[in-house]
Amino acid sequence: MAIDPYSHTPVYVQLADLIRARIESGELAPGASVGSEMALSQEHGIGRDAVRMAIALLRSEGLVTTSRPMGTRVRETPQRRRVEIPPGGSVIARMPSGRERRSLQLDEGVPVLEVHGPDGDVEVLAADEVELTRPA
Amino acid sequence: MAIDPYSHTPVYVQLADLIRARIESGELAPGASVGSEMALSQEHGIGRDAVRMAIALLRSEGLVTTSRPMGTRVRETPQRRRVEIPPGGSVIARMPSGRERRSLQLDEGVPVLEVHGPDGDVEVLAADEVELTRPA
DNA sequence: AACAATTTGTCCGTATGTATT
DNA sequence: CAATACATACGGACAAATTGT
Repeated sequence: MAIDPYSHTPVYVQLADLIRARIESGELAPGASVGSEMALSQEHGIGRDAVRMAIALLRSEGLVTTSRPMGTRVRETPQRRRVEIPPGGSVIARMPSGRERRSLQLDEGVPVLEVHGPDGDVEVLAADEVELTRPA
Repeated sequence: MAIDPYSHTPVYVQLADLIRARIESGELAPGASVGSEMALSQEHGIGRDAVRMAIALLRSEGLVTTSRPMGTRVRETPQRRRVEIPPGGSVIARMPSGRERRSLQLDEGVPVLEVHGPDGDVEVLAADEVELTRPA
């Protein structure tokens, strides 16, 4: 299970796949460190750039967060609370713009929900905190 | 309207903001090229790293896609079709895993919707193609 | 089919700043 | 205060992929 520099899939995608698998299997639990850039670079025999792009990719998927100087850790995802879609309303999911993300203080890789009420009112919610429901 | 290397906001964020504004204003229409890394680097007098980080950010927001050797272009977002949430069902929005993204042929920065029916059936949809609705 | 041009992917080196331990 | 590790930023260089000719 090593990284193949001759593969057609970019090295940074391979590394991201590798780490993602470790997270999804539970081998890397929430809060666990995925290792420093230097360590990952040396362990896998790849360059800094590739490591940074792999981590950026995982960040953009909301799987990890990185801080200084603790490095990159598996993100702890919040519990989802139930939100009922209003009758006659609609919802779209999308990525927040830069300004939105900063003003809502969202981690990278967290989509938002635009909840439209029947009267034209709009609410923007962090998508990873919400489970949309419709009663039977 | 130039990039200020002395600003507190990072150069790459400034460039991303700049390009994002051009996309949102329609100056850069879907399908249009945002320019090669080299070109952007020279035009704005910044390093290629900064350009790459800016573009990676926009990719993670689902605003652009990049390929070789065509460079980075404004993403064409599909029309949203209406999908009704089943009575007694629920929906969560999240980022797709790498495998999911590839199998669904999703661009970076596109969330998915997990639509759960009342009988435990699950459907995964590209979030940017869908508008969830609940009848009044 | 073969080739050239373009552009990103990836590597390396260096440097400074900043936040946390 | 020192050490650590990342964030940001610049530079150069070659490899690889895909387009178009």
